[in-house]
Amino acid sequence: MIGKRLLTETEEVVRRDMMDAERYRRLLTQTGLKNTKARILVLHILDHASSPMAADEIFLCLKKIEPSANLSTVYRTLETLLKKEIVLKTTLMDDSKSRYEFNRREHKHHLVCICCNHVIPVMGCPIDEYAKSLCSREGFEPAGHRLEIYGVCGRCKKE
Amino acid sequence: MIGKRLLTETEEVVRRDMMDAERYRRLLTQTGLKNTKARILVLHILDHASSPMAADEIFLCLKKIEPSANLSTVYRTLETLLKKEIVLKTTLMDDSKSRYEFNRREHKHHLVCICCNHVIPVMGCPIDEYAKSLCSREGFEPAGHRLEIYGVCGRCKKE
DNA sequence: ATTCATGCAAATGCTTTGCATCATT
DNA sequence: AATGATGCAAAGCATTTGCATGAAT
Repeated sequence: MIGKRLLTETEEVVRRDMMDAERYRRLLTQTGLKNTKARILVLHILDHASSPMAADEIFLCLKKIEPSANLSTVYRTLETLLKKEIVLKTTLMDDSKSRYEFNRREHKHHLVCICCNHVIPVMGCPIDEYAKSLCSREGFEPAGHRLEIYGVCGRCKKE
Repeated sequence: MIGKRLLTETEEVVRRDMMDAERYRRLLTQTGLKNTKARILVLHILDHASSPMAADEIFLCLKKIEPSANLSTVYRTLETLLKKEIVLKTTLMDDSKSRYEFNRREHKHHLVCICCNHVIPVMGCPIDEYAKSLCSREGFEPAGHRLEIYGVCGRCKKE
């Protein structure tokens, strides 16, 4: 009986993926979006990515699971999820493509390696107060800000 | 005798433009670049712009003075000036085109209106220390940062 | 005279769109 | 059944490139 023994590693992964899929389904339904294979898989990919991904990277990843998938679907899916604020879109300096990440609804910034383009999300924010006071000084209604810090990562420094 | 009377406003503008042109010539020569009409005019346009300009905007502006001018020349000029750090390149959020500005060699950031896209350069920087300590914590060699603050400007608030 | 910049046209890369078909509600 | 999502192909926009010509050193 499965209930009586420990799960194998593979079974555990499958179980987690199924729970994830359930979460994405709920998320989509709650937002008033249809549950489609493409959307669930894109959400899964972004949710498990360690840094923001470009549309073509997401597409490549998606194609491994769903070979009939299409790049325009990826773009359309991302736009839909963006409008619902389920994902976030960023454009890094000197990068012609936009990158997307799962919106974990935490205020954060990015530390970007200018050599390998690896992105490390950074929690916490040193400038909320500053942004507010600057806006009021200039007669702006504050709406947000973007901070990216650029440098050379440890691995690239060695090379 | 011109030396004896005050200059008219038009004469004054012409005089200033000629002095500007001289400055741009020196700048180009000092950097080891050839002095061409296109470069001098692009520099003039950017130097007098109140906010960062997109390539096509620069081109439009240039075409009024030099109707034979070409968009690829604008792009090539901007790339050349960028490599010599005479101009700076920015990509604002939700904007598919890059924008260029004269490099006044002052560290600054941008306050951007999310309605009309107007950009106000802001002097001073609240995060230099933060960036350094973050980099050292993550094993990065700091190289710079980018801070943009978004809001709705006074004029757009009224509408 | 040499080196480099330009105009033009064509190509590229990322992203968007029209349309017929298919899946989800 | 109705609404909305997908695949495919084609178009769109910003940017880059090849090449012959022309201008700056």
